[in-house]
Amino acid sequence: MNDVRKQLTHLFLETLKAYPVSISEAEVEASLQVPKEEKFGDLSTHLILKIAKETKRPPRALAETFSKELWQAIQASTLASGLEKIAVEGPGFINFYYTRDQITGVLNRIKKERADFGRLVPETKRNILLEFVSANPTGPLTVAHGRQAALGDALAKILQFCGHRVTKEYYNNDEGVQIQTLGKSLDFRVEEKLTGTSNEIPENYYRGDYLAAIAEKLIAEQGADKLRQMPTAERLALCTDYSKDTIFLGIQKDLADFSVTFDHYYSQKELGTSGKVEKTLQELKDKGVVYEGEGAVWLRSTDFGDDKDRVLIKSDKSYTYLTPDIAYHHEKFKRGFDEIIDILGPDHHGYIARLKASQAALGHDPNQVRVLIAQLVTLFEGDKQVRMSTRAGEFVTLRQILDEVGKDAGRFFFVMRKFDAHLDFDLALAKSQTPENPAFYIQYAHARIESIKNAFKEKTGALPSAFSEAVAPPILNKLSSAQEIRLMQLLSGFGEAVLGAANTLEPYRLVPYLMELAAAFHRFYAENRVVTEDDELTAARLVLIDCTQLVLRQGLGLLGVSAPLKM
RNA sequence: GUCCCCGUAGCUCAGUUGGAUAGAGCAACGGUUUUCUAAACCGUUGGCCGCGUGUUCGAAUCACGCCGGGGGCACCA
Repeated sequence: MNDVRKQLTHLFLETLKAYPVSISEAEVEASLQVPKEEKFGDLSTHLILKIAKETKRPPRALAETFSKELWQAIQASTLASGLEKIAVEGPGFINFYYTRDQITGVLNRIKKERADFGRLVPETKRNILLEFVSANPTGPLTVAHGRQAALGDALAKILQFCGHRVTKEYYNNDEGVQIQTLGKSLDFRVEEKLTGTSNEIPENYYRGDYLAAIAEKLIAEQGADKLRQMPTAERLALCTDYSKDTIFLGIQKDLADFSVTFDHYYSQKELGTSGKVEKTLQELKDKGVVYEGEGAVWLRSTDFGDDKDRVLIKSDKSYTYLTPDIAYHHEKFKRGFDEIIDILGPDHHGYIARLKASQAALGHDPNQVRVLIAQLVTLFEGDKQVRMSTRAGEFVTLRQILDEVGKDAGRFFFVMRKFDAHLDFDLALAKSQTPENPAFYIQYAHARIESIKNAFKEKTGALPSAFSEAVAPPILNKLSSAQEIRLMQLLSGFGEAVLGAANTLEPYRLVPYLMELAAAFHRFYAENRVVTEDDELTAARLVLIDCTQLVLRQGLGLLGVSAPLKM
């Protein structure tokens, strides 16, 4: 349908030449949209309303005249077979109605292109580094990380589908104050277990129960006596490495079970030892954007849009969190990426300006740095909010979500809302295998299609020959019910739905599309029997549902949700 | 105080580069199954699109000002 829009744009501009208006090709093309309501045709434009004023003519009358001229141009073009009619409706909208062949044409394209169907190649292919999760290895992943993981992985799939190159990266904060604290926290627990005492956990120590489990594991591996005799400093160092490594392995396991994979894990520690942090600092100094004051070293980030200058080196000579992160992002640019996307938690809101400013200070284009803030997740069990407090060391982990609601519903729920809006996650709903659960609703449509195909195979031994042809057969004109037409119209819109998600970096945009497609299928199913005595109609309908199944599977796949054959 | 996000049906939310009568799902009520999965479908009820002013032929959408909710504003990470 995309080329219909292109051709129509061309004819529109040609016809418009006789009018005293100037309007760009892009504007015309953008105005040609699939109307919200089916009754307004397959494609619609409100452009006449826009230009009516310029031509000093009443919009409706102008639209009438113009559409007649346009129709003549269409009749003389290759579009003639694709368009049934055009009509002026409302205050001056021009609506285009496709012919049956044009509408069923989508099935041909799906059969031909299969997994490539809907891939709209963008004007510029970007080389994108997508950093997400990047949780400190100081505790298990929480629901907040789960949302970021689901978002990041889905976004990567969507961008890749649209032809961009995406590298998924996890920045591991494997050194620094919080790692030191983690080591001390584990050492404290080990001490407790070795001596059998139970003391108040010091302020600022990590206090989650997972540390007690790690302490037990360490003691079991090393032996209690050996740990008792170990010099204090040595044992602390052991605890630090052990806790960090154990937790990080746990994080990777959680992610793997959530079907979230990374191309690279980037170690902050290695960044530090590589000398790149110092080199970046020197670059900043050379550019004259660094100064000393109050015993610290500052970045003049206010020159680059930040609302205050930022400390790079504290008065105790250690770096702030920002400093290695500047070097890290500098590296991303040097590695050749032309777009850098970070998905961060809501507590990093104030961080965006200084990160962008730092990259601008290094001479990079700050607009190439996109920071997406994934807002908070509030867990509900039905109406009841599930309370959590990180300070007390209690939080709901991603592992719990995986165990309770499973991967598919978990991933679907995490991405079903725009990332910058708060997410209410109803555990009871996600767990439920009922129609209220949108994930199941869509998956069910997919499974239902499979069972129809199986029913046919059982009855006749194999799918009809017309079905297995690469290009759908001419009998598609048998598809004429309102539900069938609607289904095909929606299938045509798949590419645009994905592109919309890619352009806005919002995976959730696929959700309403898939809901609508699933609903259209269920409606079709209720009104039209697929396997009938009419062999041609049966074959045509089998092609239709097979194409629907493929698009459902593709769409769910882009969200990281599986498409079961049986439910 | 300041910056960002949110405010649409009883609930959860779509719809926002301005367009046609503001849409779904859930909840409530009523109906549909001899036949491919009723985890489904159909129907009914339900709206000062937070409030106000402005811009416009046209505003849920844009601008400004309020009100309400959440979050960010470290020599923490």
